[in-house]
Amino acid sequence: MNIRQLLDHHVSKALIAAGAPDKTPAVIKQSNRAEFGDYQANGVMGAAKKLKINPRELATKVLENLDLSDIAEKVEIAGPGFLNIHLKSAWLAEQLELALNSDTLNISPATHPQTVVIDYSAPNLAKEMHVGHLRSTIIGDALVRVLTFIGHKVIRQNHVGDWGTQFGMLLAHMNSLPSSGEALSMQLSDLEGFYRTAKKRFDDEDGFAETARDYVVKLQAGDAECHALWQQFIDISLQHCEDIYSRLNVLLTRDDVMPESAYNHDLANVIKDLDTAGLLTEDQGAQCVFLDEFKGKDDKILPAIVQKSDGGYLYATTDLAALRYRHKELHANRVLYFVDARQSLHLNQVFAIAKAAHFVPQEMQLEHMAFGTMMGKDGKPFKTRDGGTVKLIDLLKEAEQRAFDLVSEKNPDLSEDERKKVAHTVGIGAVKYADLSKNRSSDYIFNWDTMLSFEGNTAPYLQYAYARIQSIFRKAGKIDDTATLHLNEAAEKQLATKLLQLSEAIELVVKDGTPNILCNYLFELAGNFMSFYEACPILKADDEIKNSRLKLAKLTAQTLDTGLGLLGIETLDQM
RNA sequence: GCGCUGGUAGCUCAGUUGGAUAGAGUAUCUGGCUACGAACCAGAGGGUCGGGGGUUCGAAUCCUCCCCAGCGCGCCA
Repeated sequence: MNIRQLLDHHVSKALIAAGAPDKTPAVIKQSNRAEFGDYQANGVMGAAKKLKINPRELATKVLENLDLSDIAEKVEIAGPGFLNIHLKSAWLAEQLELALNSDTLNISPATHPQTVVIDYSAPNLAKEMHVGHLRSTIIGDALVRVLTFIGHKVIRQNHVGDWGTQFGMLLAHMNSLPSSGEALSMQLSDLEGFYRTAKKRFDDEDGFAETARDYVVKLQAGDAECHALWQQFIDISLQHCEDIYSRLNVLLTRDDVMPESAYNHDLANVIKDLDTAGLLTEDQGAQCVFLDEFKGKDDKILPAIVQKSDGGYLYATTDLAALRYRHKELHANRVLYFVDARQSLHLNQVFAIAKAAHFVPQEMQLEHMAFGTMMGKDGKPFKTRDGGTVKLIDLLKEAEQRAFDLVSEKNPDLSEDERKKVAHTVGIGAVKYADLSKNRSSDYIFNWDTMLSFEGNTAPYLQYAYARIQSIFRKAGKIDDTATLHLNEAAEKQLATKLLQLSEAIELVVKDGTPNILCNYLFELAGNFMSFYEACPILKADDEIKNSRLKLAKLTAQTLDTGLGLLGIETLDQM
């Protein structure tokens, strides 16, 4: 059940019955002030303008054709032609009962289930994951959960970077070390340091660069020994990623890994097929695709290079092969790319080429869910003091440590094991929420303290609301599920209405790939609960009211747990 | 030069096909724990929505010009 959609349906029908043309939008919104009701319909004014009639007269006609008597206690015309809809408490209570008795909180599944491929995380295996990988990993994972929840078939794709010239350097360094097996594994436990050392040798050491290039050639030629070395490196590096995913409570596993190298065999075909489609142009020795839509104002067309003059392929080629695979093998209707905004031109070129070459059908939805670059406090691209990046693992450890210190202070009675568990859940939740709650497609500023804050609009605030409810239940004993819901107090009605709006938040997240909408919803829900908690005593109320309020609390807990779950954030009974 | 993204309170950010008095968090100030958990609640102050012009009953939102910032624009990914 989705209140906005329900009202939209009724008001649209009434608009048409009142003389508005077909498909006139009702423009239903949640009212931002209590005096304007719970919802408002703003479509009358737009329709009146088109019909060139007085909006208030049209509003009157719409009201004559609008029967919301089951849902609303009153519908008023206000201002230049707003329709203010005040929902009926009894109807809200009925809907709450339906949600309480449903495994999915009575949220309607998608009317047209799709197969959706989600391309996210995609670290470069040559190095360790750093804080810049957080957005793609966390936001992509939230979309996986939300789309799955409403009934889409979701296929995760971790397009990791496991190929390219830098691996020659790493393998050359790796093979020159005396150790192997477990000892080597130890060396690679600091992948970042390993990379830096190899890079330094590549830059400084005589002959090393040549050795590195030899390794690239051998690797690409399929040399068995070299391939085994490479495989060993990749396995260790992937294990690093999996440790992070597990700690972050991210769904990605090794089964979701579809590395760049998996498309190697198809790259020559991509070029051949582009040629057959008549899209290939040789320019300065390189194979390019020129599409009119990527023309600058000076009429110079921007090329997309798909094969270098030396015959080598580029990431555009790989992305085209991947896109074709996602259509032919995975049968995707929609593909979401959670990728840095800097790759916007590149991805749009790839999408356009794939469609022009008929690698994928025209109606396939290809969407770049872009996000900005991480900046330091000075507004410049983020770097540590020594010019490196902050390792993701270090951020997570710091988050858990700070959470541990806090829980030890707030709740010293918990055992150390319990405090560690709480610290993990709260610390990771805070980090994830800090990133999920921002919609910015622009750059964002990395800040330890805001990232690790436990107050205000943060995951711990939501987890705290949940833990408070669990505490009430521990004291309340058994709940009478047959009790009637009463929504007498303003705080009760406000909480009730908010509880029924999760579906509207999900609707927007699914459409735009913006989990911050869900964060915002959950923050408002928790806030409404906190106000209700202060204004309406639960355990001290008379039985009838007590049971009613316990049911409200129960549904709040379920909604918080479900909503946070969709963000990949866990709840706790105590914290 | 061209293009993409952004500019909203001291700071970090919301703002749903244009709607009513632009909202949160944080910081500052005031009040609230012998209380169902104070990681909280109630309240106060804080705004030329980068600037000009335009479209209309109505613009942070749409159009246009300008300023500022980040990024991208042929053989890295």
